[in-house]
Amino acid sequence: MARPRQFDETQVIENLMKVFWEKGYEATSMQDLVKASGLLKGSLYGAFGDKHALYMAALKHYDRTRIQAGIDMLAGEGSLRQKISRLFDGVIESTKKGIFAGGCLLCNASLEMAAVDKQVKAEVKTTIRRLKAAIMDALSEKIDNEEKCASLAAFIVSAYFGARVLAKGGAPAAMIGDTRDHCLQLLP
Amino acid sequence: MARPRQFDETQVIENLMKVFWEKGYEATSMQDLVKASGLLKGSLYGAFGDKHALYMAALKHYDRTRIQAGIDMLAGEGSLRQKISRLFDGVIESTKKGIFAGGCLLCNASLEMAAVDKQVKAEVKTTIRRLKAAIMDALSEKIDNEEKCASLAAFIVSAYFGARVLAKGGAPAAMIGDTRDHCLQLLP
DNA sequence: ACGATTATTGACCGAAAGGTCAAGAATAAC
DNA sequence: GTTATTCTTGACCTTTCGGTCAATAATCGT
Repeated sequence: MARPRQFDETQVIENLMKVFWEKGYEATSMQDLVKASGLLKGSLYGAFGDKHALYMAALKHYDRTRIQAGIDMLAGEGSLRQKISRLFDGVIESTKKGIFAGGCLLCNASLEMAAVDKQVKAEVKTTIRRLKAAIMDALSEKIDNEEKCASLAAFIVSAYFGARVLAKGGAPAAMIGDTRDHCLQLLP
Repeated sequence: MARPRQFDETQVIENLMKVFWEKGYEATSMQDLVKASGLLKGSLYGAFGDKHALYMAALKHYDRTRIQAGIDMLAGEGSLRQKISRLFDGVIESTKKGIFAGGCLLCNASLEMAAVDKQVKAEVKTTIRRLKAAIMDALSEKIDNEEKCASLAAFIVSAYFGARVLAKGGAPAAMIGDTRDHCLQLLP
């Protein structure tokens, strides 16, 4: 064929994603992405496309890694309460560390981009659906009625996203703990 | 003294706010603000300061108007359930209209700016506190224990913010209805 | 009416934005 | 080794960004 890529695509996307995650789409410049990737502009464009395409790739990578990790956790070991609790404990921990300021890329994308960008909106929608479905699966262990599963799962996603907003807004960790505890109250 | 302003400051801020509300901070250009205000750049800078100062003014205006309207509603007529329900119904309606795509400026600011901008973070924090306090007041009608009031209010704020994220992410209105219904379940 | 003060105006600025491209470098197939 | 193909490189492009400023206009106190 021809000259092969001199970089690991997945690793580059991982690095790019972190920039978008921390700064958002608009606040991220191509310079930031060049720096984070270690590549030059031409290579980035050649390999992935323009800034928007990079963002979409980052969103998809987030789904495949971070969201998937949550889904795996929900399908893994532990009681239902433990699983839901872990969801929120992750938020609390991330605020206490205070180092990485990204929050949740899915929430960020939803608020910054979904309303004005159909592609982002579609991606966000499917990821939310995936997350909700995973919560439903976990709930179905204790709830027979499928409708009840669905509505409770919707509620938990909502409370979880709200916790991410609160966390980034500087609310005290106790507020997120309160949110978690009231969610747990609604579990069977 | 000297030449008076030829515009209504409050009206101008209201118009500026709507732009930030819909597009976010970074995606809004000074040109957008010039157009929305009807003023010229020099006048904007002279009257309010730079772009960041305009954003802060917009956030404060949002607090004084939209958030205050919510607080007034919570302190007004109706049962506790009705009040909390109205909070979410507002979100559902705004998604159904589908015209104004701003969502909630407070949430937007929290996710886009609070993590990287101390002034925004401080403003967001106090507004969240105000909203939470108003919910606590409404709850205190039915709950004696102050701690329980506080933690339940924190939870409701969280679920409410989550609903705003879902709404902007294109989730079906039913998911927000589900969120509301489960919140109401936790009311005494 | 006049001066002091402030508001408005629009041209202007350097920097940075996103994006392109021609030339050179590296590889696989033959 | 040659060639066809692809990747890399960095200079370069236009446009737009946030912001400034000197000149002009309008008002108030006296």
